[in-house]
Amino acid sequence: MQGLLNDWRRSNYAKDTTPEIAGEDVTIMGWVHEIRDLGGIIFVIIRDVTGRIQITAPSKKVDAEILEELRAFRKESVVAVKGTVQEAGKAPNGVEIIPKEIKILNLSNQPLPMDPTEKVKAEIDTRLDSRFLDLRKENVSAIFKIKGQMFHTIRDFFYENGFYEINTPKLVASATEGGTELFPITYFEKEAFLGQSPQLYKQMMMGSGMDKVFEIGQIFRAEEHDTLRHLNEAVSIDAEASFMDDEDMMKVLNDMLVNVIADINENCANELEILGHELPEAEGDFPHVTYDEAVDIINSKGVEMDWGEDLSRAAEKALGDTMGGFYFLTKWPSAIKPFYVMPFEDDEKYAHAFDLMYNNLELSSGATRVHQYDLLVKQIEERDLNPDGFGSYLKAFEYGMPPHAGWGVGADRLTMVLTGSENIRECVLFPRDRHRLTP
RNA sequence: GCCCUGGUGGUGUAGGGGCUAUCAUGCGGGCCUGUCGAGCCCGCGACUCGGGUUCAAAUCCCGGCCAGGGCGCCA
Repeated sequence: MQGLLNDWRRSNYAKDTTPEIAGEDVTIMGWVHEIRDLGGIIFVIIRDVTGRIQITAPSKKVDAEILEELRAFRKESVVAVKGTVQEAGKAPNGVEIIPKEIKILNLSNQPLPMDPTEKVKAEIDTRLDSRFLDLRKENVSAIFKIKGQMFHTIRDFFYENGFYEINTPKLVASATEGGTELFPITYFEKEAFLGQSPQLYKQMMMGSGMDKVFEIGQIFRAEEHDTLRHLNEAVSIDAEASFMDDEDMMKVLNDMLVNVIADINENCANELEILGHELPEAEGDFPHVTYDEAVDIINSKGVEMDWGEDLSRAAEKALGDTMGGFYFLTKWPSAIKPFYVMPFEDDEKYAHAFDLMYNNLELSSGATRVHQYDLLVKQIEERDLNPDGFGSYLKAFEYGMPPHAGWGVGADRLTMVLTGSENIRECVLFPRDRHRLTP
């Protein structure tokens, strides 16, 4: 059978094959990026996860059999090459490999559905249809290497600060929370829905005594939105902590993002360079602006907005132009916030709620939560929801629920900021939007 | 869901009632010993779908589907 590894194993990645090891024999494995057959000499560029390396086969130095095998290569096939490293000033990273033995591990079909070398650009729709090929481009995989570092730092940060990682159900019974549309599914003989948020579950966890929890997981929203910053399946980074309020949790979020920015600068310099992206400044405390101040700013920019309204797209842009960078938008009107958000004690038309913005993009929403059963029921009723639909949630508030606060961050939107992407689809491997359900 | 724009080889495009439908890249074949956007020669490959107008539709009209941009929706 062709294409098996047998006793072949990769000895070096492309980036580890440097002039310092000239003279050594190595085994390279990867994809055929380019083939340049000049007749008497053949150049093949092999690409792996770390970069590219050149195979050089001069007809005077290598067997005719090797030349034949190289000519059988097709672009994007998976191959393994054993050969000797040779210093070569003219080659891509200062070295080339003179091949001694070759294996084709899997031949690629032709023509390719898109061009991974990007000589001819492809549209995002074409790219997503062949996402595995698209990801072979270093400026695409760089986004996901940065996103991975982001999750790594966030997990480290939570663990170091005493948060327990939890998993809550994504199959839920209730469609009574109001707000966003849910995806209905069939759950045996019952109707069920895909979870829009872990909100109610992480609050119930506050009644468990575990104090501080976080979850990184998928959320589903059945809205027919069609924008560069909405998807129907997204990843949410959710945190909830007992004996803390909105101010405390803004501090947690602020510190977390400072860590994320620092770690990506430190560990993803190469990816940032590939993307030509500079991370935003993030040190110390982000500015805070109240909702009342924001309304004034927005109106002063000539964008009409009444007190009590949510921000329109134009309002977000006007505010983003003035504020710039990361900033917290605080002290929202209670009426446009969900039932579980704590009103101010002295003026209940305001809520202990905040959004974290980056320019005109909303990254996070958070709040001090209502922990008193009676107030919670009252707020549910005020929003024309039925408390009966919240039975198992409300039960947790009857037997010792501590004061608590929390937030949720859109992980894919945060990735847009960290990678300089204009389209959220760029930041999700296999995005789910209004029209796309495959791959 | 609304508004605007568009849909032409595998990919990215030009054209815009009648000529063999343009170009690049790609793919196949040939030449070529230092390529690195290799070069040169030959060849292959396309008008989103349905209906209408017309002697004639890729082109004009209507509708569907899909895409791009903007907005709305998004506790």
